[in-house]
Amino acid sequence: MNVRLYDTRTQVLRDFEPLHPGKVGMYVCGPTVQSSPHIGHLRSALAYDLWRRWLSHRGFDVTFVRNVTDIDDKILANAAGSEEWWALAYRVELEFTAGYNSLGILPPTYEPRATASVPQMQDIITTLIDKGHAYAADDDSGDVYFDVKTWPAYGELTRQKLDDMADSPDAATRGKRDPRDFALWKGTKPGEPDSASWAAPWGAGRPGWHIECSAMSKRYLGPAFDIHGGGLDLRFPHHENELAQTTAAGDAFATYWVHNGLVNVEGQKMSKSLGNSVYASELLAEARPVVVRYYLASAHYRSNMDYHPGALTEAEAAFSRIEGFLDRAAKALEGHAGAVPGVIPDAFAAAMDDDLGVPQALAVLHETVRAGNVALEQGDLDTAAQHREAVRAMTGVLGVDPHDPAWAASGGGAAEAALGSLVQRMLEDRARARAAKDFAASDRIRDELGAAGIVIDDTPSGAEWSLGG
RNA sequence: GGUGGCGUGGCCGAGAGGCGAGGCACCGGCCUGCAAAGCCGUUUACACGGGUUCGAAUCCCGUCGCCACCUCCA
Repeated sequence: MNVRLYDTRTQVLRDFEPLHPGKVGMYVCGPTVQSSPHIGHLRSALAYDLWRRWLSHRGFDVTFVRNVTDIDDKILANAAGSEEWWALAYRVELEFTAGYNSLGILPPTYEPRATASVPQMQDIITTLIDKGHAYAADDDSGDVYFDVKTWPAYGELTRQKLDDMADSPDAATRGKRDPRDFALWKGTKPGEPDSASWAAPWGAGRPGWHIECSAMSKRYLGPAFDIHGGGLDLRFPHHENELAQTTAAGDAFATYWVHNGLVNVEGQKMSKSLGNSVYASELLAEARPVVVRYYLASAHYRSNMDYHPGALTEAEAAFSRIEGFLDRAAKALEGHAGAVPGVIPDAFAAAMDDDLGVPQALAVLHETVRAGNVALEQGDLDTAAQHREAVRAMTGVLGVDPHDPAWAASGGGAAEAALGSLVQRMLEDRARARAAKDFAASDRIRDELGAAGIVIDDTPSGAEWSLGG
C-alpha cells in the first residue's frame, strides 16, 4: 500500500509519489525565534517528525529541512534597547532546540538560519525583477515588492481571488503598486542596527519573510521537491506568497502541501493579549516528556486540538497502560528465548499510510497491549513476547517507546539509589507484616509510601514500586 | 464580504452508507487479605429539520452554533 497524504493545494488525499524513487525532500517552516516556544510550536514540529519517521520506516531516504527565521521585525522589536537582535534570536533558538530534544523530535537533516542564505534570496529577487514580477519601490525606501498582478496564478494555494482580498490597511503609506503586493526585500529604516542590514543592488536592507523559505528550500532541496509543511495559519499569506514567488521565478517548488492543525487553549486561540499561551516549559513541568509527546501525537495532525488542564493527566493514564505492559513483559520474559524481531501490525501500518492516521494506529497499539496482557496472564510467553515486540516496534516508530533510554529520568543517580534502598527496606517490613497477616501494619506502610508519592503494586513475585502514577 | 474547516456518548478522540475504533472516567464481575495493576462485561453517541436509500452518524438540501485565515502567528 502506498502512503497517502492530504494535499492542501488540491484538497484531496493523494498517493505519495516521490520525484526521485526512494527519496523524499521535505521542507517545513520553522519558527521565528522571537519568543519562547509554546505548545503549538511543539505540536507542529512533532507532526512533521512523525511524517519523517513514518516515511523513513517505509524505506524512503528522507532529507528533512526545517528553517530558523532569525531575522524579522519582531525579533528586532523585542531586542530593541535590551540586547543585540542576534543574541535574542540565538537564545530563543536554543530554547526551541531544547524543547524539540526533550520530546524526542529528531534534528532535521539541515536546519538553516535565514541570515545565512541572504545571497540566495537576492538571487531570486533579481530573477523576479528581471522577469517583471517584482519591482523596487519608487519611494527610495529600498523595498522590493512582488507584483501580484503580473502573476495570474496568485491565490491558487488558498483559492482566493485577488479581487476578494481585503486591502492592506497600511499599504498606502508604502511604495506599492497594488495594496496586495508583498515585500521581498525591506530597505533599512533609520534607527535599525547596521548588523541587520545587507547590501543589495536596490538598496541596503533585509529579506522579507516569505523569500527566506523559497531560498532555503531551493538551496537545500533543489528547485523541485516533494513535501512542504507548516502550520495551518501559514497558508495565507506565507505559503501563498512562497508559491507565487518561487513559481514566478521559474521553479517547480513542492509537489505536496501539508498543514498541521493548531492548538487552542480551553477553546480559545492562544494570544499574547489573552495571556493564555501554554509554553513548552510549562508542559514539560507538568508531565514527563514522553507523555507530552504521546499527548500531542494523539490527535490527528490535521485536526485542531484543544488543550485544557487535565489533558496531560489523561494522556499519562493512557500511556501508562502501554508502559505497564512493557514493564511486566520485560520481567516475565527475562531470559525467555525465541523473541522474534518486532513486526508492525498491518492495521497499524495501514492507519499510518492513510494520511498519518496516528489515532487509529494508537487504537491498534492498545489492542495489542490488551492481547499481550492476556497472554501474560495466561502464561503464554511466546505469544506475550510476540505482542511485546509488536508494541515495541509501534511505539518505536512513533517515538514513544517507554523503554527508550532517551526517556530515562536524568540526573539524581545517587539520590535515586538512596531512595530505592529506603523503599526496599520498607517493602521488606511490609512483606513480613503481610506474611504475619498484620494487615493494619502492612497498609500503614503502603499509605506512608503513597503519601510520599510512591505507588505500591503487589504482584505474584512480590511488591513493586514506582514514582507517581 | 471571500476562503477553508468543525459540531460524535461524562471527557478526549477516530470513522465516513449496513458488525457501536481506541483511551480516560463510571458501574458490575474475576483476581487480591484489602487495594493497585490486569482481564471480562454493562451503560451512555453521532448539532437541528427535511430528503435520497431496503438501510444514513456517514450522501443531498436547509437551519443553528463554533473556529481559522484574509500581509508578516506553528
